Amino acid sequence: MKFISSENPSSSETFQIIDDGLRKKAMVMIFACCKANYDGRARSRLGSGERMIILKPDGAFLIHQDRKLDPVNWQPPKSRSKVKMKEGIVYLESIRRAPEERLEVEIKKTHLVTYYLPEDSHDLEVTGHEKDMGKMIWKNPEIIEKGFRPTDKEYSTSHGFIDILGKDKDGSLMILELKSRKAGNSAVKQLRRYLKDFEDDKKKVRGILVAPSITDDALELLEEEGMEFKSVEPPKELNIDKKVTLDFF
Amino acid sequence: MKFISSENPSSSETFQIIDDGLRKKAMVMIFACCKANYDGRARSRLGSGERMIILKPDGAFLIHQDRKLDPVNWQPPKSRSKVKMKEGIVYLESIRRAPEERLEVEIKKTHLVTYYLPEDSHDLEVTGHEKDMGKMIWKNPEIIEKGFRPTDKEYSTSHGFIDILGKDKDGSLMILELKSRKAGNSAVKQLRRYLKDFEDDKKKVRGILVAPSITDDALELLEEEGMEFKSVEPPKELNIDKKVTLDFF
DNA sequence: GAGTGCATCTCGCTC
DNA sequence: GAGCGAGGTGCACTC
Repeated sequence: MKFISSENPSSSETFQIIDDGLRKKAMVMIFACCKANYDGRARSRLGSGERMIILKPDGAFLIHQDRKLDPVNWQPPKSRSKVKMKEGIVYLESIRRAPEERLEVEIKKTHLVTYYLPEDSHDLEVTGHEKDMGKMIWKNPEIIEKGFRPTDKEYSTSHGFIDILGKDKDGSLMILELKSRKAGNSAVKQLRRYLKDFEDDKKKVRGILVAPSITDDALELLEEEGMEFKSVEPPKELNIDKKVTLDFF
Repeated sequence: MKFISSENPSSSETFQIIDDGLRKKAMVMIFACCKANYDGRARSRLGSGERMIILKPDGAFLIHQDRKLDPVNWQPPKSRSKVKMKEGIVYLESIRRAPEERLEVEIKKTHLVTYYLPEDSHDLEVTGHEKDMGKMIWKNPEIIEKGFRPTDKEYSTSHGFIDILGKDKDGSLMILELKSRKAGNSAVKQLRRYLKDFEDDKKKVRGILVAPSITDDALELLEEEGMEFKSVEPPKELNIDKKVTLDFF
């Protein structure tokens, strides 16, 4: 059987099904009225209310309210989930080591409890982040400007890693800072810090912020500092070949 | 009726229940074998597999695999969710404006579909952040050292906001940078930047990094630069009074 | 295991 | 609505 589910179960039924699900390393989902306490990196208290609780086979633990994208309380993968029953009340407990964190949930009333053994081998393929931009520019440097020749990726300086380092047609050093989304003041400051490491150079050093767009404030600051902005959209090509290959295996 | 649920529903049943749930602004949950495409700030493709899909009344949309804390695909609150049926296949679609983003899910087989109208008025109370530290230090400056007198919070400089500004017993200016968790190199550099804004001062200016702990690298850099580290745990006092007050209303 | 930096970050706050 | 910074950020990657 692929899954078990029970509507309006008693406490002991709730306990049984959750316990069973945890043992079988299933996805467990509970609609219930509950309270939650968390203590670890921070501390939190959540009063009574109806929520969705999810326990994943990898140890992840999520409590979702009816709003927001993020869970209201959670534990990361590799946490240890347990279900307990004390005096007729079901408790969930999740403990993490390093850092020591503890989440405890008191279930006051279960509306629906279910578990399910999913088969899911596919991972997500994404594109459109900074790394894709870097690869694209490395392969087609003229995207930045004619004559641009990149020389280094992830070039290490005392202020951090420069995304792409290279030279323009006149041989001037170019420092590229890439952002996959609208760049703000912080990106300009970051670029400015990299430039500091080269301010002793006799030759002109150009700082170029590469992003799909830039805030007005940031553009102003950038130009004040004599740096440049180049608008580049991050590439969004999903690797079809890889997909096909994966599908074959 | 508080909730509806159906095991191994047909396509049309699946459609009906989801449609009903969306109309009633319920929490909808589906265990199903599905594929997903996302296009917006980035682009992604997710091949077939069994997942948990959640649609919240505020427009949030989540697809959870059996691993990780984060959803594999999602849409934020205020997105518009729709369910469609084309040639016997159920599709979910979520569209967001500004930025334009679109998530489409093809449901190949539904194992369990359910919706539920939750009552949940309680918000989470958390403590242990930077802000709590700031308040604590403002009230008890001697936590930092005897004779410390804070003068400004969120003091604006050209490099950003200084968490706390004050003077020590000798009248020297003190710049405090707070971190609620282990401080790294970036925190030290941040503090160093603030100090730059005061380097013209005739009097000595002290930079103090306040955090529960600090990385070895960061401590070394900090001391090289003549700055100081003060170990302070963020306070974790939940406001009981507030809780009681809330419970009364 | 710790440290660093990106993210479809999300979320709350300020302007 | 845009911009900015914190977060129990998570997560992958490097060392």
